[in-house]
Amino acid sequence: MKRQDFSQWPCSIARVSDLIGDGWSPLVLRDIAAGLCTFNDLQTNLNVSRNTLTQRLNHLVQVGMLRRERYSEKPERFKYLLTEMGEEFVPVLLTMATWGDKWIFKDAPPYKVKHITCNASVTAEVRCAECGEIIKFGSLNLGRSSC
Amino acid sequence: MKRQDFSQWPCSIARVSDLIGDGWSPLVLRDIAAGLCTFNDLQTNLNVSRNTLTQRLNHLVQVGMLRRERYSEKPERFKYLLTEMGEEFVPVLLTMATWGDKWIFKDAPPYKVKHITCNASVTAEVRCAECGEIIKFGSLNLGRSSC
DNA sequence: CAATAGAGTTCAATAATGGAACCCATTGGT
DNA sequence: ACCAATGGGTTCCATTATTGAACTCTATTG
Repeated sequence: MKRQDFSQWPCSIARVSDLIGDGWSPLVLRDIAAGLCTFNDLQTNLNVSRNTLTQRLNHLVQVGMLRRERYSEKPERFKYLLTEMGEEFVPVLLTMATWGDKWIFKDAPPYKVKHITCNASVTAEVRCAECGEIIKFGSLNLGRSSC
Repeated sequence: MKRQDFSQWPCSIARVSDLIGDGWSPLVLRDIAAGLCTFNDLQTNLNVSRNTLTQRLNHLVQVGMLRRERYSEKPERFKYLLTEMGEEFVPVLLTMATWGDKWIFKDAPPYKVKHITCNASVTAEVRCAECGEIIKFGSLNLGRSSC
């Protein structure tokens, strides 16, 4: 009667769900990407129970998205940073944010991320690496279709 | 002591977390996108408890990502379909899948989605809508940085 | 020498999940 | 006519997970 384990499913979406398929993980990653990095900063910013935060951080470290680094020896102090795996997940978060801006906030999207390269607020587009087209649901073949 | 409610947070990632921030919702959406649409098909394919599936489906319908359509009158039968909001979330799922293919499956990525337009297996790229560049963590300004 | 800060633990009380069994209206088979 | 099967859920109970508050421990500061 344990919580279902997706970590062995032969599907990347299931495996990703296994890593960040809970309410807090995406927010923890967002905060760390934004530069919050200590346990207490994360805890107060997210207002998550310290208990749960501990578990999420440990899990994300364990799966390789974060690393825990000691930044002070004498009073032992740590910070959490994104690994390369974690950094590459940030664009995925941005596609979520862009989708949310459109479908949840509609006319009043909240704070924005800046693209340093072009100095614009980021709107993320999902394109096919092969042909460069914007990916739309209608142009995909996702497998069996029974209806 | 209720589970935290992200639905009013001023952040799209939090709001999205509120909609699909659990283990099952992304998989339900994936299956429906792939053409599975009845309660029983979803239940047996995902091996989720019917209980939980009912809640997920109701929630996704309620927030507008799915709609429940009657396809038979006499024996009342229903199917679940993506709304436009739901369809536009599919590319977000694909960015997750592409990331998962790279970082979780590494050398042996699982089944693939076809891009009808170019006939390739989809590899999703996240680009800035403004300048067209591929978005990389290093070229983003995500807000306060304290470390 | 007491107060604070960082980084967690521990504990008890609520929620959420998982499994299995049950319901109800039709159909299909014998 | 009777019985099982199908689709689409409910209900109930046993486990897990999450929450909030309080508590540790070490080290630094006033």
